[in-house]
Amino acid sequence: MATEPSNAAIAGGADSPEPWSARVRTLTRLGRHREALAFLRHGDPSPPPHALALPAAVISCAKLYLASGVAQIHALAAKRGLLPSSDAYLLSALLSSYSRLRLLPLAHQLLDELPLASTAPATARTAFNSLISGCALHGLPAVGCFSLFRRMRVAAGVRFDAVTLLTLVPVAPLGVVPQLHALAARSGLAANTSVANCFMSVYARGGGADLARQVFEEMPRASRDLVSWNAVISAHAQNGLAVEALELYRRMRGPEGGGVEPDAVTLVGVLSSCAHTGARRVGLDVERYVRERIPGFRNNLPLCNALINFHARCGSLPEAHELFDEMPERSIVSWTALIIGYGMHGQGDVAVDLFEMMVSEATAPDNVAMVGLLSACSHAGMYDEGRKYFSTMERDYCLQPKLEHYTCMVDLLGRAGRLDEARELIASMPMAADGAVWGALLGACKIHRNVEMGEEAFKRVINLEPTNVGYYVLMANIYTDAGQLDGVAKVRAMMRQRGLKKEPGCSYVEHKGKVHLFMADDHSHPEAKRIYELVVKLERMVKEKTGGGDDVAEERSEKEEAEAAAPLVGFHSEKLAVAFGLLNTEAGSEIVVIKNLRVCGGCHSFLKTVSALTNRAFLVRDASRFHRFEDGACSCRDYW
DNA sequence: GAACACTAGG
Repeated sequence: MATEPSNAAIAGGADSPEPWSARVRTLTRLGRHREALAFLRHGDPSPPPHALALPAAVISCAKLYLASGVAQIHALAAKRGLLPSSDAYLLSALLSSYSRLRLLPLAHQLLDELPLASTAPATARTAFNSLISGCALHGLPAVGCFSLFRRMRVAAGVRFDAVTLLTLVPVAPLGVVPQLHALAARSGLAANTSVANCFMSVYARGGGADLARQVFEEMPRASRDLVSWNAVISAHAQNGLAVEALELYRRMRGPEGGGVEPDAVTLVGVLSSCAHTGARRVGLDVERYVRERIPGFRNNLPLCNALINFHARCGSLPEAHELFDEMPERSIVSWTALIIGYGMHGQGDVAVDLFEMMVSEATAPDNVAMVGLLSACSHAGMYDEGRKYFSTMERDYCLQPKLEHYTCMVDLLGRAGRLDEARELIASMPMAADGAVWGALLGACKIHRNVEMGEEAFKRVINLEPTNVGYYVLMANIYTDAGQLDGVAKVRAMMRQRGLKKEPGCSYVEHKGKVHLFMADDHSHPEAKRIYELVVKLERMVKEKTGGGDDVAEERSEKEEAEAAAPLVGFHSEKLAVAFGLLNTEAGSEIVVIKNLRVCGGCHSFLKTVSALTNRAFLVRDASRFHRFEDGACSCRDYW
């Protein structure tokens, strides 16, 4: 009968070189705590004093929540004279075990007995670190950790080390992190790679991507490891700085990375950033890397979810769904990513079906899933379903509607033209509406040309977010559509006065591994001349086909009419990007355009007609959703 | 020692 070597070593035999106390330690390390304790009980009780066995046994007792076992060993060790300070391992095992068992008085008693004058500094340091990390790891109040830290430095005069910081910093209240950082810098420990990495991730969690970045940039290149890159990339990805995250990833892969290979954690951050910016090429490269180089990625939930999210948001819904179907195990995040994806493609019915399927598989929706579902209903004009889910979320799923759900509902009602209902919903909110809620109402007023309510929403929203340019632009457009030029001038003056500039629209197309970026009226592309010629030609063809614009006149605002009358102004970026695509790709292939702002009404009807004229399909991702133009129609059915 | 999904709008 074959015996596994490790078992043989543990079981021990006449020929085993491992003393029994070392075997106890091995069993503890393997998590076989009951066996370890059984071994201790039946082992040779004679001296030497079990230097390895007793600390291991303490840990095994703590893992099994056997407080009496810890106490017994404690007593035994005291009798043998191993405590308080002659066995540093035992001391730290007892301290961390007492904190695990929440027997803090016993831990403090042990620490109080420590004769600091005659204890080696390293032992004292380990003792404090054990108790601090025990308190931190087991969710005991951070205050306790900090008073211990203070006692360690001030009362006991013991120097802290990197381990102290690595346990303390993650549980520190955000406000004191900079102070700890300064302390770390003064003691020279801030240069330690793990310590720097730790500060980066803590800053990131508190929204301080800039601080994490600063730590990273100040690290010498040679001391940056994979974790450093992961921490700084994730810091930006988590805080919505997708462009910066991708730039950091580029640096990591270049000479600056010094050959550090990304792992699953890196790629999760990168994929999330690709999903947000629409960086399809980078994301597809990452996907290939994942499939080739990350063995078992299908069992890595965050990684699979990040891939699903990437495909769903970058125009490959079928790929997203396929990955979802192939997952051995799914989480609420997997469902939510797919629901949001279908919502963005205007397929609210599929999003609702997925949601119901998720619920029927006993996955309870959370706030984020509800946001995804409600916004899917909103984009598909599913007024009744949206209302139903919103009104039952508390009863059916124990979820209290939060600001973001009200935002979705105001958007849903407003988009459907029920502005008064939307306004009433805001008035009925149990909390004060924030900028997003009023902004959604403002957006609805733009769609339905309601100057009066728009003015109210605008007043509210700029009170809450005075520097958010988008709202000024929306209000200006409402006035423009209504022909109230004095209103436009007023808003423009406010913007000027506050130093706000409209963010320019830009679109890009990927072609042969290169990104081709276009701004409105932008002539910097090498093929600009041909592109503009094509746009002008297409505009002429569109005008002919649509009978001089008669049948689209209803959809056009006066501003857009003005643009149509003078086609040489207002070359919106999506027109240029589509023209580039038409010039550079063969018939039959889909042209994918990613845009930072919403498609305007003029470009929307232009692209519909051009899709019919050229017999091509265009997939355009704008600020919040996809439009697929084909055969003269758009997948949004002109509801967006 | 680091990870996935979050509304609206320009």
